[in-house]
Amino acid sequence: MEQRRSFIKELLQSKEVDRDVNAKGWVRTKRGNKQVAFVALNDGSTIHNIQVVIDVAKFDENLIKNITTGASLNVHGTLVRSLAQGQSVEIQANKIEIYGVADPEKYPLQKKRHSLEYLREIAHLRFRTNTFGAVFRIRHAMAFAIHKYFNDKKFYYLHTPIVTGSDAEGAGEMFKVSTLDLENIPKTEKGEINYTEDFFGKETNLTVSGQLEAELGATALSNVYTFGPTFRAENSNTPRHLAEFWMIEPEMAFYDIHDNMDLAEDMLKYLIQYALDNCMDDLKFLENRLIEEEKNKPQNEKSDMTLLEKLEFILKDDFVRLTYTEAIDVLKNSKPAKKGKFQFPVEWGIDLQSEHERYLVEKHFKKPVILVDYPKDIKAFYMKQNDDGKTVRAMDILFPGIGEIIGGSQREEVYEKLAARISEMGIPERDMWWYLETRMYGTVPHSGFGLGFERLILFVTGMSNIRDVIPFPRTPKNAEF
RNA sequence: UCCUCAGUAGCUCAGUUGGUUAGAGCACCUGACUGUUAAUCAGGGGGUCGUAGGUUCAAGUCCUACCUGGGGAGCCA
Repeated sequence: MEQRRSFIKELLQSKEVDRDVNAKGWVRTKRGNKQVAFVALNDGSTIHNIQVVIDVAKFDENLIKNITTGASLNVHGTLVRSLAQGQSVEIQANKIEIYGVADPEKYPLQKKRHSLEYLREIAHLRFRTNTFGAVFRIRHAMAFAIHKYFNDKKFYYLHTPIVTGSDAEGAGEMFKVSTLDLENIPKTEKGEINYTEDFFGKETNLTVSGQLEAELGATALSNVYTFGPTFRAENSNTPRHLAEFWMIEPEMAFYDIHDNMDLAEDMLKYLIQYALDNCMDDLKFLENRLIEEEKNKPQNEKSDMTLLEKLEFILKDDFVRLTYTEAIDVLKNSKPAKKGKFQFPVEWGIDLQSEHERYLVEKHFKKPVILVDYPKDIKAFYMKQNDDGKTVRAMDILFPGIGEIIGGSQREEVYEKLAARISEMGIPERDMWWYLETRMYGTVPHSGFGLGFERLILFVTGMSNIRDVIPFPRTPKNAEF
């Protein structure tokens, strides 16, 4: 009877040798001589390859010739203890079938290391590299852990709409959704676009946040979270921004800002612990990769911690919590401020710049920082207004190297205050009637936050460009694949 | 969008004050080698120097515009 296919991960861990096995996967390298060939085979189940040993005399010459880097194989053989160092077990091949060859003169991936920029241009094949295999296995583990975390905490996963009719979030430029003929757009008598003829009969956009809808769910289900794609049509060209990214947005009834911060910190620590418990092989590979990369860097650019040390470090202590006002004081009394080193001067009321956030997180506190109680003028309309009349119950969590990883707030639950803020900020009330009604009927104090999924993955993997932690990045002028 | 650096072989890069036939490592192909680990050793093929224009007797090298990519900034997650 035909042996059933095993994942390479299981074979490598197997203590049971001298048995028939079947492995399927893609060739990473082939080495050898006239008598014996060694093929490193990978099937994505683990970063490690299994070594397939081929007694050349037993196989067709053409078959051996066609086993090149990138080719896909079906290997039947005996799992045996390895005679050489480097691996504990290997497959002594009895039968090999080539599913698909990979012309070695054209195959874009080599056994040697490629730059991440080059691999980005061949995103359809970059999964086949060690680095991206590790990154996307970790990405999966983090997505799974998020659902597990919230499920264990009795949160409900709520699917908020991708297409939205309101443009009130103010979270950035939106992508328009329309079936109107762009060559012949229907106009009203006033000469404006006639959206009543459009698919939804009104102007619609891709979502920039599921928060407002999640709030609606929380006012009945208590604790909900969303986890879905989010779209921002900003012309952002940085290693931290995408036009299409994934966001986790929990929303909790009866949570104040402190409960909110507790949850956010607990969740981040849970996720990092989950990665350490479940992705050690991949993390170790990425750590070594970073160490290799840093060898070529000047001393002052080298990080003082390895990837694993960085992850452990986050778990060790409580995050630092302080108010925006306290943070401004820290910054004003800082060395760079006194020496005039900040490009943007520090003054109460400003939005903190990257350089300020970096100073707080990387120089002053040297650990994650949660800032609360921001000036209301630099924050969104829905945030809970403090009694001082100047600040709102907003919180941002800042991570070393990443910057803002979470942004959230307690929400304004008092109808009059919320309505006043909406009109103050010039948001059309007709778009917000449903949101306001939750404050009219059985309103409750509630809170929530948004976690940028890719920014979490950046931190956990130690990668430095957000385009390398999402399979198919969408950025200005780039929607290939 | 702004600032800045870069674009030379399949990949990573070198190429002097402008000067004759543009180089290296790796990859690939051929050969050698009875257990390799980024295998090793010998040989071979491979280039519209990002694109378009300009300066010059002469441009990979200088100038202009555009395209693409990296880093920084803004917007944010």
